[in-house]
Parts: sequence; C-alpha cells; structure tokens
Amino acid sequence: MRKGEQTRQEIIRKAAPIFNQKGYDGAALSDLMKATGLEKGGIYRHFESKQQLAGEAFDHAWKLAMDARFEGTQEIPNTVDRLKQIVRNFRDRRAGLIPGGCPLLNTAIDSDDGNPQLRAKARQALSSWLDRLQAIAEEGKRRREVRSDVDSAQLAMLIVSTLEGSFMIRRLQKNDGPLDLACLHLEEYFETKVRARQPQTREERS
Amino acid sequence: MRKGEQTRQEIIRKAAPIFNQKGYDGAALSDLMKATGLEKGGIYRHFESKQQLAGEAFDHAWKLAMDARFEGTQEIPNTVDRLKQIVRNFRDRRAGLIPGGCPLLNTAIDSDDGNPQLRAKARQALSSWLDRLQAIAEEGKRRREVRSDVDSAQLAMLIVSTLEGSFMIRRLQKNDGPLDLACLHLEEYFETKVRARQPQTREERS
DNA sequence: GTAACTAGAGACCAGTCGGTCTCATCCAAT
DNA sequence: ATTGGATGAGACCGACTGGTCTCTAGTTAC
Repeated sequence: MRKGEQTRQEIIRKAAPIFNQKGYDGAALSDLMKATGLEKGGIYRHFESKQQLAGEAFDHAWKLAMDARFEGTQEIPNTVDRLKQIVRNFRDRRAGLIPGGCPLLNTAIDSDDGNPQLRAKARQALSSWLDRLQAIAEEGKRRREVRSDVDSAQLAMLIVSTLEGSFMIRRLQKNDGPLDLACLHLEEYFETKVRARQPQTREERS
Repeated sequence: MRKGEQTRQEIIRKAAPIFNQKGYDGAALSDLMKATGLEKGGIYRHFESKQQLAGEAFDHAWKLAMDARFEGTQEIPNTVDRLKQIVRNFRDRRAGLIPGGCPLLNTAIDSDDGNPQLRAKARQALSSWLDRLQAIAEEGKRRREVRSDVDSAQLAMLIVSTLEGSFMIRRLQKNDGPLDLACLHLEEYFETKVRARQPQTREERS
C-alpha cells in the first residue's frame, strides 16, 4: 500500500520533464517507460490514462515553478520590493525547475487545440499566478506603497505577459538577453509607475 | 507543368492552418489529406517529406502574419507613429491570418525540443521581425524622432516579447484584455521613453 | 490526334501509438 | 511461515503513423 504511492510519485516526477519538453503528443509511452524504468503495465497500474498522468505531471511541474518564483519573497516587507524579487526570481531561479521551460507556456500552446483537460489545468495555473500577484499589489495599495491609480489585475497581467513573452524568445534564441531586458523593463516600470512616491502620512484611511 | 505548381501552392495554403493549430506531430497526414482533398500519393508527389511541407507551410503562415502586421505602416512618416501602428495592427488585424494564433509563438514552442529544421525557420522569422522593427527605430534616431539613448535592438525585443507574451495569455484565456493591455502599455512606453520630446538638435540626455 | 509526360489514387509497408490483460512475484500483515 | 493482496512485467491488440510504389488518368506539347 505504501510502495505503490511511492512509485506513483516517482513516475510523476520522472514524467514531468518529458511532457514539459516534448508536449503531450510528443511524449510517447515508450519515453515514459524509459525514463521511469518501468514497463507499460507498471505505469498503467497507477494511472488510468496518459491524460491523467500528464495532468498530474503538469501540476507537479507548476508547483515547482511557483515555489521557485515566490521563494524568499514572503519575508520582504515592502510589496513593490516583493514584486521586484519575484521578477528577479523568474529570471534567476532556474535551477531546480523542470527542464523544458515554463510549464504554463508550454502547456498553454500545446493544449490550445484539443486536449481540453490539460488546457483547463493551464488556465487554472495562470489564474493562480495572477491572483497571487494581484493580491500583493492590493496589499501594496492598502499600505500606500503602491499608487492608488494602479489597477492590480492589470499590473499582474502585465508582469506575467512580459515575462512569458521574453521567456519564449529566450528559448528560441538560447540567449538570456531578452529575459534580462524584460526584467529591467519591469523594474523600471515598477519604480516609475507603480511605487508610491512617499510613504505619505496624509489621509490615513483603510 | 503548371497544374502541379498550382496544387502544390494549394496544399501549402490548406496545410498551414493545420500545422499552426495542431503542431508538427499533431498534424497527421490524414488531417492534411482531409484538408486538401488529396490522397497520400498526391501530397507526396509535391513534397519530399512532412518536414518539408511543414517548413513551407510555416513560411506561408509567417508571410501572411508579417504582411498583416506591417500593412499600411510604410506610409506613416513619423517612425514612432509607425511603431504604434504596428502594435495596433498586431492587436487588430487578426482577420486574414492563419488560424491557430501566431505562427512564431506556436512553432517556437512546438519545435523547441527536436525538429531542428522548423526551429531554424522560427529563429529566422524572429530575426526578420526584430530586424524590421530595429530598422524603424534606427531610422527614427537618425531623424531625431526617437531619443538617442534608446537602444534599437532592445526596443525591438521589448515590443516583440511584450506582444507575444500577451498573445499567449489571450489564447489561454480566450479574452482580448491582455492584448489590449499590452498595447496600451507599449504605447505609453513609446510616448514617455522613446519619442523625442522635440525635434531638438542637441543633447537629449536624461 | 497522338505521343510524352505529369499528376494523383490508393494498396501496401514496417513501425509505433495508447491501452488491456494475464500472470508471476514481491511484500506485509498475520 | 503462510497467505492474500499489491505490484509490475510483458505479450498482445487494433488503430494509426509517415512513407513508398505502382499503375491509371489527365494534361500538355507537338
């Protein structure tokens, strides 16, 4: 009863990079067999279908990605600085991540036509990411660290789309320049358009 | 001698949306047969392999995309306005485009692992796009419409990555908000950081 | 009109796909 | 130590993959 769960988790761990690199169709059962060292029967004992396995592999990959991106940001008191650190994490914390690039980006494109289940997972992942960023911005507005004219949802969206876009180009060019540039751009944007000029004491209201 | 070339072009035209929507692996010969109305032999008479057809289909799709994005921009005299129009075209001119979203985005992700030939085409497409944008920025600098401290290559990269990132999210959310937002963001950026304040002759250090 | 050639149909191929099923083996509780 | 369920190996399946080849039908040039 315990051994089974153990192998199940290991299958997910080993399968995640395959799906992330090759996509759903591209990841053949034979690839998963080679990666896990199991035969077909061994894999199918733990999962009803390839789809189910792919779904759990995505969840795993996404969790790792989110952990890496938010790592060490909870302690940062100022919300704008926290956002900046998240952006920097996105750029720097690539170790420990699932190979094959951002799971969200990959899965979004991969599942765009057909494969509604994976697609739903990707949408959910995007939402959770946006929500976390938006919550930080909201907190910042309450604490007067973020300008009141900033739309939190739009700010979150801008961060995500800028990062993901440059991430795509980075992968295509195999060159970190685009990502560095996007980070600098966002940081400048934070300082000039997001951060409140002073911790003003006037009109303290919540 | 003439009929052949005609069908060949039609195969490319009909195949392009399939590849763009389903990806290289996902686009089965049977799909292409159904779309073209030809049997396998009819297709393979005109192309050596599926790879070759996919490559030409990508070229076709990319040409259409580029034409749409630069349509009606050559006549705009001011280079910053021209860039703004290109951004707007990216947002608005979706009619006439190959279904399945931006061919560059799709092919970049699709060909990322394996399929080096398609990957090379995607890289080339990206370069050509960047080059065209960069050339406009350079022209703008020469004509003092663009600030001298603007790095043309970086500006081009920023435009492309911002647009592509928001495009990805748009597809995932099936919602135009992200793309509109990215366009507004870029336009604001153009006005505040790119456009020269006045056609001044000297010193625009800031 | 006819000959020379091109275009396309479709049978065929070996290989691979995701998935099922049976059966031996391993492990854990008794 | 025995036993019963958990575990995994691997043969097997039909469907489908990209690709080849032959042979007929259609087009084109003369």
